[in-house]
Amino acid sequence: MIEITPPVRVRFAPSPTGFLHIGGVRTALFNWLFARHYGGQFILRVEDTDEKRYVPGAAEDMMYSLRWVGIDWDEGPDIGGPYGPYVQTERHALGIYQQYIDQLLSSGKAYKSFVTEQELEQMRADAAARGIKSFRYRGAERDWTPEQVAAAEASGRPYTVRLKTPLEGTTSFSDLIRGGDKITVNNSELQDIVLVKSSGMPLYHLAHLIDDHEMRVTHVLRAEEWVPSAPYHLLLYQAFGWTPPVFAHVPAILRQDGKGKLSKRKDDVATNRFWERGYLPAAMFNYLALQGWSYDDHTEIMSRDEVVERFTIDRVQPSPARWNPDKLKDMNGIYIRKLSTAEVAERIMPFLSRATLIGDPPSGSERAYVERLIPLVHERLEELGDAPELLEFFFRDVAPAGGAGALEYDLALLIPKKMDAAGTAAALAAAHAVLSTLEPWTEGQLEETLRALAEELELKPGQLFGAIRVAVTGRTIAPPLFETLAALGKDRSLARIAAARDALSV
RNA sequence: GCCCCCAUCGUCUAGUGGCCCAGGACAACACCCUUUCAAGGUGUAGAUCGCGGGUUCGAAUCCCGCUGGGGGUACCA
Repeated sequence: MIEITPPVRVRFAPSPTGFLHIGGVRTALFNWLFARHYGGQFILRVEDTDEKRYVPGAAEDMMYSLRWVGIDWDEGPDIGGPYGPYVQTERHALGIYQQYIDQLLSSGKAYKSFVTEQELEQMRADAAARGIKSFRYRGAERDWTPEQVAAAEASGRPYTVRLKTPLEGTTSFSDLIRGGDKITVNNSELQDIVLVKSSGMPLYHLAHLIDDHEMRVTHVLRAEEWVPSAPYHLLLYQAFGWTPPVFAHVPAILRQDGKGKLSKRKDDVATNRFWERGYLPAAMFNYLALQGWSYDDHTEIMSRDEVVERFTIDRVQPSPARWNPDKLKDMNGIYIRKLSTAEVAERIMPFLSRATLIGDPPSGSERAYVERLIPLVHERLEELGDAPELLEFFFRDVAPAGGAGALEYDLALLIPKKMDAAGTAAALAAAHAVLSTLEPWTEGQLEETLRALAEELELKPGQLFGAIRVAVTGRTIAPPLFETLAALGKDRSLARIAAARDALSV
């Protein structure tokens, strides 16, 4: 059992380079869960030190995604907090990082490096040409005298600030998730990483660490791809004389085919794609919580509060999970089925509006009609976005191919197994006749009448009902027939049956 | 190449030395229910716990090696 001692302050610090994919949401979620379970604070910070990859609006988009799954923050760019600002470029503009850079430089823990990117590139190429396996840059400037540095600076040459990493010895750190032994690397494997670009902008390694320190972050839960750079961070904490936070590297979420981690380009995993398709936040929350964490050997469906109560870091496992959209979809279906009719109607309306099946906003009668239709499709929905397709025939005309309907269907679909066109036409004619005098037009009456008719015609119920289903919906797979007829109304039902009968009779 | 991390059914996982010839869920398949499709119910199949060595009376569980997968190796994060 891992003891977590308060205070607990964690953060999620995305880089605004595009949309947030579900892997990022999962990392954020574990941080949030950790903070909520152990009674700490969850901080959101924007790490936008990479000017080249910066995408305007991405930070806002990410915040929207986070809130959508139900992750809120105690301190952040939009709400502020005691250690703001929470955007790195703003902090840089305020000069927050400079004093720390000076401190590193004057204590000899870092040095100014005057090699250019081009020179570096050349050195790498040369090294590769000579068959050198790994190129680790440690500049000659690390041993320069103050005079040499001053001279280079006086000539106006741009420089970066690099960490002066030890040549010998080892650096190690422990990890809450990768328990057991510490992770240790030989310092000889390290290189003098760049801390500050020639533009004066600090890089992630430096900026995040200063921010974490100033923001009193106690536990760093981040994706496992950061494990290799953790030694640099340890060295930096040592250089500053600060106590490092506790680390916990959460497992990655791999692509569905297992070939590599999720990629924004290759995989359809942008968080917004999920609300666009009609996923419920609760389902996404529940699914993501189970990617790398579990409660026991059988509990899967859990509310937000239950997960918060049960989430402990020792049940987070170190091995990577694989993106499994089928499982998410199944869970989404479970959560949709838990919703009331009114709730489903409310959530489905925007999809129907977008498909121009109803107005935007819907009229009062449209709203009422949609609510009337929900029970027919409620348990058949796995994605709310499927609703327009499932309900389309209630809003558009349906007719056999060649007819006048907006939704046309193949005549052959009309003919049930072991029947022919003439027989089907006769059955539909009989159905039309008996239904045209039916009062009241209710589900119960419809069922009673049509069952009696099937018996009278010596047809199996499925044969008769199948033909009527296609006539009325234009498809073989549809909601239950009697409910459909009742919801569609007498006039429209009869007109469609007549059209089918006539088409088959020609 | 080098460094680091990881390793239980196709997938997500339970399992921390005997309760496991390995449990649950998704997916698959079959049957039941049934007017189609779902939902629901029942069941089947699917993992010699990656491989090989140890330690132990006893190992999926501990140790070592190998293999495989992933990640890192930027003036990206």
